[in-house]
Amino acid sequence: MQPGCSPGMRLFPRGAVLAPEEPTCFATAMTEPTQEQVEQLTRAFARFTRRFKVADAAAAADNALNALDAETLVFVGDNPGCGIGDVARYLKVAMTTMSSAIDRLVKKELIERRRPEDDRRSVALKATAKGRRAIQDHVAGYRQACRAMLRSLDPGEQRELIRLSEKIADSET
Amino acid sequence: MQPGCSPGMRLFPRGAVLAPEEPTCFATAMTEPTQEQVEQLTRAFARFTRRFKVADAAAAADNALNALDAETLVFVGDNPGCGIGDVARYLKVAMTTMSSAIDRLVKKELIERRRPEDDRRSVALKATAKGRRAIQDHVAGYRQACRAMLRSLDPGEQRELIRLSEKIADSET
DNA sequence: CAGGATAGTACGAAAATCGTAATATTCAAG
DNA sequence: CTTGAATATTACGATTTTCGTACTATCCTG
Repeated sequence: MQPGCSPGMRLFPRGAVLAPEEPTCFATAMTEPTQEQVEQLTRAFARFTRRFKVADAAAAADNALNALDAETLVFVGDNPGCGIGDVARYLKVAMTTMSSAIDRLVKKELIERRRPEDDRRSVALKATAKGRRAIQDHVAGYRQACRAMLRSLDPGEQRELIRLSEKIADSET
Repeated sequence: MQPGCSPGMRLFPRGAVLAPEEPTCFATAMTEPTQEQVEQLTRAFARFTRRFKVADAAAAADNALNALDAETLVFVGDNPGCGIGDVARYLKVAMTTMSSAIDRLVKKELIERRRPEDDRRSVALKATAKGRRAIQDHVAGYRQACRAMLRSLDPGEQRELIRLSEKIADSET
């Protein structure tokens, strides 16, 4: 996702929801994990998720942004020039809900609306300087959690965790 | 956290919030990760989190449980006999908010209240059979996401990811 | 230009969260 | 035993958030 997405080009087309498919048993090149392995990872990740939430709560206490507004702000920061529909589709909320969220963020001077000349139906969203600072604060919570994770590993394991995380994140499906 | 927590013993005492401490530079046995490593992991985990959210949304569409109610149900399922205050402290919401959430879940017959004889101020919560089924469905979404993660790795990497995840989850701090 | 599609907003209803106050119960002195 | 503080929860009302429907404005296509 490059910054400065051109308006008119849709970031998240309507049908692009990644549907979780059932574990059908067709043979692939990769080895299917065992049920026990899946359970182990599920349990471990539940604790990760909880730790992330703590970071979220701490960040929210600072600038009084609710979860949707914070996620919206981060998305707009990553995708300057995007429209309200783009954010709504990405975060899977109703268009009107996103419109309200944008209202709140504009009122707090964290993002700004602009009418592009080439398509005057849409609005182009952009984080303000104040908004970018707020994003930094918000992301800092996540970064803190990630740092804590890495701290409990020794150097070789740290590198390995990063490598595996990127491999998973970059994999299709 | 053992199942069947005895009432009167508090699961989450008031002061027990794990405060995220600043990255002060005191020397430890473990190697402090570099800023770049932290950033890499943060980026990768942002995508993990998003994938988990998709699973959440899919599960929510089925039985029409909002995020708080779902988390509440899972917690009660893991901690039968717990009280409303326990859940409220764990999920960091106001007592009255949790009371409302419990109301909704009781109305849907997913959990049940009971007045323990030894402390008749409190209520003991427990998931019903229907509730346990709903938990299974909810957890299945998470499991599905974990399975997808493991699928993009080869067998050795799968084992290593599980090992590292457990090491981090089991580490103090 | 007409008709339809697209992007967003206005408005009102429904739902959720939360703070304050009230109720019921337990506990600890005196 | 009684009084008063502490604890666990609920009742109630205010505020905020989400969302569906209807509406406006603009673009596109023939």
